[in-house]
Amino acid sequence: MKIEEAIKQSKFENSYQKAIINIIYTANWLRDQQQETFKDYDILPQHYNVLRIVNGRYPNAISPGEIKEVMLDKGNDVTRLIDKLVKKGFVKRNTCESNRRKIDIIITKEGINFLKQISEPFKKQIQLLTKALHEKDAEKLSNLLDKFRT
Amino acid sequence: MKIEEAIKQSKFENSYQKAIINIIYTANWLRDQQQETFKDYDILPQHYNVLRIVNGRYPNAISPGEIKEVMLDKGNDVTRLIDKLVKKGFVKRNTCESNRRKIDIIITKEGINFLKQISEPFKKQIQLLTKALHEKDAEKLSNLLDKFRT
DNA sequence: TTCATATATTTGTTACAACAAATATTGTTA
DNA sequence: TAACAATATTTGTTGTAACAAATATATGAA
Repeated sequence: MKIEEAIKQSKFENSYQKAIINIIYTANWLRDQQQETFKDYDILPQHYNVLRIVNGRYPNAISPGEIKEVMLDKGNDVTRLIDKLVKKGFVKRNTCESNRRKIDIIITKEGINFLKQISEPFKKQIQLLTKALHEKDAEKLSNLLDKFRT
Repeated sequence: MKIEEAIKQSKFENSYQKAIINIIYTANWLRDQQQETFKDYDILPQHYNVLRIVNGRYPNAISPGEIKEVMLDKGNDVTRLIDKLVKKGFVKRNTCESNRRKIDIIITKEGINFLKQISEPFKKQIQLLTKALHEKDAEKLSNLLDKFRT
């Protein structure tokens, strides 16, 4: 559906404003879709994002500061996102020996298993996407977004 | 900056996953940029979005339900967004005569003036964009996002 | 050493988001 | 014309986001 239909606005000031609104709208649309999946598992997209980052380091540790650097959604609230993951037993928190200002976050076996479980629905979502969009178009989309953020 | 650099992840499973992550990342990036502007005015992007929708109806009224339909971020919390706009004197709330389940929301003169003030910084942001992206690319970006959401 | 400064994370507070349930009005139909 | 369902908005609750301030550690200079 064209963005004009989606938000029932037939005209935009210019193509740039239209693109801005379209990006915001599409990201919200994506989030709403993904939230359907996440709510079954009692976590939010941000928790999933953090868990994947921590998993990417396995079997090594990563600190909250490093996590923050590569997060999709830069927030200064990594602490409480990790709180929840600790509570659910998906990661462990240890003070880092070499630099005690840092904290070592390591994924647990439960966390790894959980990631395997939850990644299935996402693969299905991507399979749906392949029907709507050619791979080249997906590449082009990424390139335009990269340009956009300059 | 390429998304690979931005989140320090050199490989993605496929172009689709990369595009998904890029959309989310770009929308967050946009929000962070805009929040700079909004915080000076003590409102959030959602409030601005609602105010613009109400303004689009001026001098007629619009109901919360109609606002919700065309919002960029579908939330069922239009009530409290309007609460804030009422508190700031930007809109008025009256019960609709023809259907008393509905509520008439109308923008005030203060609201119209406020919109004029706040729209300046956004125009500047768009001017920056015109340097990074040709108008045709902006169009193409919108088209790909439209396709993406199917 | 001691002090100031920078770094890394946590904590406190306030406002907002998400979800469910409640309230009020209107339309329908037996 | 009750009774029931549908519609439109509000309210309550819980968790999270955003911002500022606090805590703790490390680093470098006098």
